[in-house]
Amino acid sequence: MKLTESEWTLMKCVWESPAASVRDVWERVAPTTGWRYSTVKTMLTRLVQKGALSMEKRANTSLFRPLITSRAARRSAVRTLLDNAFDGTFGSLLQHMAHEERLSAQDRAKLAEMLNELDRRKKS
Amino acid sequence: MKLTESEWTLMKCVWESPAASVRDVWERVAPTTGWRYSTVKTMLTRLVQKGALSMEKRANTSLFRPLITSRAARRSAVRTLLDNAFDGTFGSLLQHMAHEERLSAQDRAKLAEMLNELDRRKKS
DNA sequence: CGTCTCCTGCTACGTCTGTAGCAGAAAATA
DNA sequence: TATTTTCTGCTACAGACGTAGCAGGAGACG
Repeated sequence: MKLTESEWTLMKCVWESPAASVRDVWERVAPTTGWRYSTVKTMLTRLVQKGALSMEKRANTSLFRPLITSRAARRSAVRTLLDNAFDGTFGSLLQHMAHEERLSAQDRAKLAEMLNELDRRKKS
Repeated sequence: MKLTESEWTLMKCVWESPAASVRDVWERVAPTTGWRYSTVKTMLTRLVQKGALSMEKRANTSLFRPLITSRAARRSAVRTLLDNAFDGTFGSLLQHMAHEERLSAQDRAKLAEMLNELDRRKKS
């Protein structure tokens, strides 16, 4: 299940409060996104079509519930990143992170250690 | 600089052999993607418009060169993943990886150690 | 019961992406 | 030089995505 940036925003809401109405979600995302009610509505509907959410009518209001877990979605996102931007392996992502300046020297050392271990295992 | 899946495929080619012609790239990606020559051409042109590649005419043939490094592109991709699927921090990505079944027990232990360290630093 | 709200279903439309074809210029080749 | 090959520039078009409006039905409230 691949999600777009906007879809992640909505899914996060629904994961936090399962059985959310359009209004629930809208009230939470509008302040930061500026999206209109109908925009949120459309996107939620598309997420239903996509199989990421279920929609159930309660009286005249639809309630949305997640059909996929955030873990599964995350796993898929990491997988995609690995395939697109790296060589498909965790190792190369770790490699990259080890070179990120944003990490402290200690973090880098830890990552380097992990990488060595992966290397050893791969070679044997 | 955000790249789509197809764009990553092409960029990888150009990074490996800077100053590539459409044909060079096409010959390398066609076997796995099945894309036509003109498809590759169009996408390379779009990457130029996007600022990811430069295009220089040599005789009647255009040569493409990367304007962004693969490291920068990767950094950006990781950043995007972090922002979309996690809470924007490396820590939560590491957290996720620590729970991935695909990692060995040793890997998990290492990651857990890293996470503890990050926690400690954050709290102090 | 009439009116005001709110919700849904449907429609719209510009942009980006994937995927490509075609015509004409330039180069290679016979 | 005549012909074949190869490039480029331009155009196309369907599907996904971002963003939203509108009309009409269902509840809420006076």
